[in-house]
Amino acid sequence: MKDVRVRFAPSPTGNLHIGGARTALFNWLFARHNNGKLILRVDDTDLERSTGDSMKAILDGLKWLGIDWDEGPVYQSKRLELYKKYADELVRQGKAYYCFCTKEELDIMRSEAQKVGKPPMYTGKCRNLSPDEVKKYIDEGKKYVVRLKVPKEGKTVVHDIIRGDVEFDNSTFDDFIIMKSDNMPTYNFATVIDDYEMKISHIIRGEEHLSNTPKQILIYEALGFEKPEFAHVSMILAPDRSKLSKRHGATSVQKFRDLGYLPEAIINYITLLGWVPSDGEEVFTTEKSIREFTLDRVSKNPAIYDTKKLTWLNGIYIRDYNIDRLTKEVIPFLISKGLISDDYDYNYIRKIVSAVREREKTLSEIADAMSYYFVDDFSYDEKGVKKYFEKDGVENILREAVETLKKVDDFNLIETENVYRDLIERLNIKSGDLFHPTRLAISGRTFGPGLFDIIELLGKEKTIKRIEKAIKYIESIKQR
RNA sequence: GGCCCCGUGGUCAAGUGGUUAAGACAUCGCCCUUUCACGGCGGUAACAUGGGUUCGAAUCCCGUCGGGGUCACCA
Repeated sequence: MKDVRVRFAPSPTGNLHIGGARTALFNWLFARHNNGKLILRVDDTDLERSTGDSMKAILDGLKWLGIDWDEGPVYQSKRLELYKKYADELVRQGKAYYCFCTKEELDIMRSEAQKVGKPPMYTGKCRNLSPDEVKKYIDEGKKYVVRLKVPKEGKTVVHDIIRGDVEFDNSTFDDFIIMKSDNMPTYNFATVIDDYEMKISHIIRGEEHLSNTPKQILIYEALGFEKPEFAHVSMILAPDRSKLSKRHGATSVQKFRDLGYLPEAIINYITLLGWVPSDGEEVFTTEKSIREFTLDRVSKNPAIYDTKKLTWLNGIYIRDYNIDRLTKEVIPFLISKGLISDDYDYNYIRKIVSAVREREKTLSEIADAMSYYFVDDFSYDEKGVKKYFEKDGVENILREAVETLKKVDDFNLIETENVYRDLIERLNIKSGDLFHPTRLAISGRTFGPGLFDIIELLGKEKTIKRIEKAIKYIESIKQR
């Protein structure tokens, strides 16, 4: 294979959604697998909709995911002379022509075509304008676009690595525009010029471009350029099978980041949407996917993304993550939830993260699960109250517990558990009769880390205070 | 509507003419356990449909249906 050069070419008109991210990812995996290069190109020929903010969001998203590129970003808006040069050349060779039709005229043509039940195609009105007429119109200052002369007959076939050969009848295309009246190239034209100039070997992009591809091939042929390989990756659909959009909740990479997902988990998950390693293992590193990634293994079906599976994967990564890295990721969530301020005790937080992470699936959930370590004033879980606090004699058991704990000097996991076990034996009760109410008293919850982990983390003073507070609470509800 | 792509459980997805049609998530049950998770075990659940071809079809062909894309001076 010749030198592999692929590109990711977003148009900066929104944020990086998971479909775009996966396209970028597949390009990246393909480049890395083949020791090739990934070029980042910015398709910003739509002046109206392109924004710098969007560009920044996309770049940030890629970086955060760990998708790096070897060249670029190259901005199409800075290469306008190039497109003009090629367009002029096509006109000179008679393969393209100026069209002076206005938008209004075109609208009329379209609606008339539809009236008689024909596809709304350009009629080719300006295709055979004489040089004199062209000159006259230009001198009059008439605006014009450049259209490609599309052959009326024959077929154009797209050789697609994922889909095989796809044939299109040339008669279904009209003389489409390659240069707009504001001197900007259209997408199809600029794409071909740039992919050629940048020596792109494989064009890997979303399936929504498949119908564009024959048009681009027509341009390649008019220009006499050698064609690259094509691979159209199926789209990622929203849960209702429609195209991804804002109304579907979390669809952008940024949004998942804010929700507390880890980049590794997202990468793993979106890789899985259309590709699996040969051994079928679904949890894998990027090293492995780079090693094994080939386009012919990419699935043809569109995929509906499933947040539940992403969340499950995220949980796996959270459990595996280096504890310091995880702690650093959790801290911003703790701050934004108002649980800690800037002068936090890192080591203490790390211990708590370590204790709670086992049972949480997102960074945000970890932060929520840590709340009672920082807040004394929490309410008790309602069901827990019914089940444990309203039971006869709990307050007495807890009183005994307080007395026992007070005597512990070395207030650690092992010592506290020992005295608790002794107490259970002495009182002749079941361990649950003591453990459950204690947990509820000191955390407000019925679930969480091991009871003695919590006790040790909380420390003697807080543990005892909270149990005493719970005793008062129990007395108050029993009086009623 | 024309053209194009796609169609295996709720979701992702193995499968390339002969399989008891994998696996994962989700879901349900059981086990583990001081709780919740994790983990383990087990269950429910699929080849859109109708015709061919073939000894034999999820796999090949055609029609139908369904979903999606595209037909812009958007990309």
